[in-house]
Order: sequence, then structure tokens, then C-alpha cells
Amino acid sequence: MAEYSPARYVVLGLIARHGAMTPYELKSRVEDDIQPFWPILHAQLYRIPAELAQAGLLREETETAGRRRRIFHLTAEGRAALERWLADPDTPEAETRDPAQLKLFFADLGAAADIVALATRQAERHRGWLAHYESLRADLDPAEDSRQRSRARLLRLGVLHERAHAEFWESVAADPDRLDD
Amino acid sequence: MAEYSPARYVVLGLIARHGAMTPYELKSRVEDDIQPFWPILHAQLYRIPAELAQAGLLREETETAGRRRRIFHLTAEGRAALERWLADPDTPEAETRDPAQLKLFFADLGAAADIVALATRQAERHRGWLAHYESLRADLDPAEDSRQRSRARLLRLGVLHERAHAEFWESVAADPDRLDD
DNA sequence: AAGGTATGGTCTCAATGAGATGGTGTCAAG
DNA sequence: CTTGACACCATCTCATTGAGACCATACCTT
Repeated sequence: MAEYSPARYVVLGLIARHGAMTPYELKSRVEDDIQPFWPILHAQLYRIPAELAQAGLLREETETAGRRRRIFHLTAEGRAALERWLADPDTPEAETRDPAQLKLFFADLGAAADIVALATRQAERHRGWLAHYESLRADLDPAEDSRQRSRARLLRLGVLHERAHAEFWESVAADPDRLDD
Repeated sequence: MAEYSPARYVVLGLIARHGAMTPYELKSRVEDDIQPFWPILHAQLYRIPAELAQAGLLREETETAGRRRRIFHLTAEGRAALERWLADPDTPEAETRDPAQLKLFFADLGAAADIVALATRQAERHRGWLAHYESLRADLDPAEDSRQRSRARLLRLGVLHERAHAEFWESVAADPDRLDD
């Protein structure tokens, strides 16, 4: 059932939500909104739409004006594929790659002081993200459209996630050997 | 300063901790302990040690007995590289790829009922991981060696992480439009 | 001795990562 | 009015990783 990789659905979804757009605009929107839970290299956002157009899920149009940018529109097949994907509650496992957790895992092989330095940096970093998500959430118009609600739901997860991690790293910095939650 | 990719340090670290081993044993240990924060394909655990041996960070030895497996030992340079890495508190950002968050992000483009089905599955999944980490933590010998303490620290993060996610998805399943934490 | 199962290893093709490179439109300062 | 500077926009290449097929050996059981 997973006919396409998740990055493909990011492209379909953004175009479905905001209307036809260029790869460059896709890139901006991915950076702003999607990077935290599905990073995509900018070059991919030129490769993927071209491929989806080949497959008939997008339609490619070239500007006649000056820059002759390529604009990608959603087709009916594209929308159908997106809706099939959304309707399937069975998704692959999440994957995390966190170099800081790796260093913490191997901390017993290094110097004891390394842990505190690492944890201090990580705590700062996660506090930063937490503040970022909270401010985005504060900016959200309470207008009750489903777009804003989708956004708010995910920002709530971002906040909970960053809060848990920030508190964890702070507690490691304060007491590396603490065992209780 | 990041001379090698994190996966390289996984190999160096496991050998530093447990002594010389074969790729197959690396594979088992990665699956058991490291997969949650740094997934590595098993084939990589045959490619990487060979490459590290080329670079002089490992020494390769071949069994004379029956199966003639390749056993990789840590060299002095290998240990030095590992320690340099551990001593550097500056690490790249964590990356997460979670298809479920992607579906939640685009939920407004699908049917309202999709959210509840998705959230229910995710809640189950995270509850499962939470139980897993808690049982691993319960099995941990309270013996005060630094190995066990390293393990315990990371399991604590696993527990906090899974608890936050499980609670989030449960609350989404119960009330998709809830806004407060 | 046959077959099953866990152990152990290699290979190939596709996809993505990482980032260098280069062109185009716009606007402000000279 | 023209020349940089800068933001916008796009493509390309090479290395690395992903995904998984495929194969071989040893041991254990019936």
C-alpha cells in the first residue's frame, strides 16, 4: 500500500493545501513547517515533483513570462493517492538519529566531565526549540479552520517533545547519575 | 572535527566497550541497544569495520578455525578517535522521521475519522515501547558500574520520550481538537 | 541422514545525502 | 542609466546509505 515514499506525500500534501507551486516554494514551506519531523534536502524538491509528474500525480506547467519557472499542479490521481495515504492508519515506525544520545550512550568510555558539557549544550538547544514552538503556537490565529487545528495539534506535540528532552538534559547536567523520572 | 560519521563511532564504541568482535556480533548489539536513536542497516556493519580497518582505527584478524570469521580489534588510534569524539560537546542536530506526524500534519486534507484511527495505533505503539524500556530498566542490575549508569541514563530518556508521545497520541484519540498541554 | 533453524556474510541497484555551482530578476546607490 | 549586491531559483555530480535478495556454514533434532 505504501506506493510512494513519505517525501512524495509531503509534495502532494503541500500542493493540495496551498495550490500549485514551484520547487522553490516547496523548499521554503518544507523548511518552515516540515523539517522537524521529515527533513528533505532542497535538491529532492526538484527531483520529486518531476518524478510525480511522470507518474501522473502532478501536472507540470512552465511559466511563459520571464523566469519560465516550472509550476506543479495536483491532478485528480494525485489527490486520490494522497487521500488513500491519509486514510491508512498503519504507518512505518518513526526513526530518530540523535548524535547526542549516541554520545550519552558511550559516555562511560570518555571523561566524566564530558557528560555535563554535552548535556548543557543539549538543554540549551532543546529550550530553544521549545521557545520556538511555543511562539509559533502563540501566533496561531484561534480562528477555527481545520488547517489551524492541524497545525496546533502538531505544535502541541512539538512542545511536549521538546519539554521532555529539555528537562531530561537539564537533569543530566545537574546530576548525571539521577535515576528516577 | 567530525572526522567520521556517527555510525563509525558506534562501531568503535561497541568494540571499545565489549572487546574485539565480528560484524555479526556488532549487528546483534546494534539491534538490541542502539537502533532507537541511531538505526544502522546490517550490511553497513560489514562495510564500516572494513573501512575503519583501512583507516587504521581497527585491526582485522581472521579466525583460523572453521568459519574463518573476521574479528575486528580496536587500535590505539581507534581509541583516540573515539575519545576525541566523546570529548566534543558540539553535535549535529537530531533528525526525526515520523510518518505518523506527517499524516497528522496533513490531516485536514483527509477524513476527520482518519485522525482517531491513526492516533489510536500510535498510542498503542508508544505504550509498547514505553513498557519495553521500563522492563529493560527494571532488569538493570543496580550494581554501580559506569556501564550500567550510562545505560540507565539513556533508558530514562527513552521512558520520558515514549511517555510524552503516548500521552499525546492518547489525547488526540480522545479529543482531536484539544489545545492545552 | 535429512531437514530445520540460527548463525554469518556478500552483493547489487536504487535512492538520498551533501554541497558545489551557476543563472536570473530586482532594487538601491552612485 | 548602469553596476553591483542580493535574493531568488535551479541543476548537477559524486559519495554514501537504504533496501533487500541471495548464499553459505554449523548445529541440533528427529
